[in-house]
Amino acid sequence: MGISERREREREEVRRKILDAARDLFMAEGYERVTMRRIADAIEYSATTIYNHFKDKDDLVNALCHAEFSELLGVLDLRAPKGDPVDWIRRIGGAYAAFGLANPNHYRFMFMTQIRSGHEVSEPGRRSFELLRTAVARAVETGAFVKGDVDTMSQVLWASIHGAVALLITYEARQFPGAPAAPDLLEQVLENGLRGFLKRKD
Amino acid sequence: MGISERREREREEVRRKILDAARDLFMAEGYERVTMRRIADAIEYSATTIYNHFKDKDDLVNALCHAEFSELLGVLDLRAPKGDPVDWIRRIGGAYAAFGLANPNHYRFMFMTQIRSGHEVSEPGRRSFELLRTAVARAVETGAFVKGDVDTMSQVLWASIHGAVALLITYEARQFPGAPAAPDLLEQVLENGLRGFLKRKD
DNA sequence: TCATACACTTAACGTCGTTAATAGTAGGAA
DNA sequence: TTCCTACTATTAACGACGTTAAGTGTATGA
Repeated sequence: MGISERREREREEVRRKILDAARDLFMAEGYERVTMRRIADAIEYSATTIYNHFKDKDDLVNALCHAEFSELLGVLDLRAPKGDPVDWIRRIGGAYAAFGLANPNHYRFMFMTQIRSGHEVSEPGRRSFELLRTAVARAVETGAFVKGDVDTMSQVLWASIHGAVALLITYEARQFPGAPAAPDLLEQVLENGLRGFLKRKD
Repeated sequence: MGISERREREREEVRRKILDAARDLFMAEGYERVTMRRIADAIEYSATTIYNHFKDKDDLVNALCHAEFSELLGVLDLRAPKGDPVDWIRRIGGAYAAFGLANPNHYRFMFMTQIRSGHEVSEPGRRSFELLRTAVARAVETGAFVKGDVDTMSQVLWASIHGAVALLITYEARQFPGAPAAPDLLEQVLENGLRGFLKRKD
């Protein structure tokens, strides 16, 4: 009864082709420029075939971003907890921001686009936040951070980093209002956010 | 020779109608849902008439946002410099964030959408950053803030506030990854950003 | 009285996401 | 072998979009 397995494999193969073609277009040109017809052209299928594998365009792009962001999560989970929890937060924030800068279209779709009603917030998004939350909790436990609501503190740090990433992928350095973006803006934002929570050493 | 003046007035009148109708749709339903045809229907003109007054859809929405954000700037400029510069920053940040929450579609278009190449960054955007920059410079001068690059410090504060606003208008409170958004997230982000720059009082 | 300038309209083009109807094909049952 | 069933993929089309081309009508100034 290997037939249904082969069928499944063939189906997966087409799905993979669609995702690969879509990802190429998406990374190079962004959400609006990825069209069902262009994807279809690239893989030499008709556009309607895509609907055999994905509910609609959003579903396809969602699958795309989910897969990519999950890879980041894998990386994050590996270099885990031991040592200074504040350094751990630095690594999480740095990796998160690096993902955003390297994949601006993914980042934009996942974190800067309103969730269509009915859709849940993405699982990887939730998991990455929980990772940060764990690190912040550790920093509070060890006394590196002042006492405070861990959820709120995590959100504050996340919002700060998110703001820097969002600005950097929205404006080119020279387009920044007022002055070109500081080359180390990300690091500065992260450090300033941490500094606000660090317990004074004296 | 009042004729050309009257003509000009009539022209302005139509332009104003277009902007009003577009703003209603834009505020209620966002960029993509504002269509040239719906605007035209609302004011009982044909869609092509809009092109007599605006180069294209982007030009129209730009004019829209520019006008609205300029009002915020007016408010900001009034309650100006005297007193604690850190409090001044608080007021600027608070007003900026309030504008974003009250006008999420404006905010999204102005600060979360890539600038079409050729377009400049908006004048009001630049002016509001420079206002913040002035306040930060004052805080450094008076010794409330630690010494540092004023441009970078301003960008750090801007990025932090922007991140909070962006998250709040992208996710509903209950959609926040991990935990519902803290009700005072904006204030917490701003205060934490300031705390990172405050000179220790001892 | 006529030509010009201008606001405005209708019709159309090319694009998009998406759906309906249909064809083709491979597998299992008789 | 012959027929039915499932399923994949295709063609054609729908309605909507931003935008442009071509043409109409009207008030102005000569």
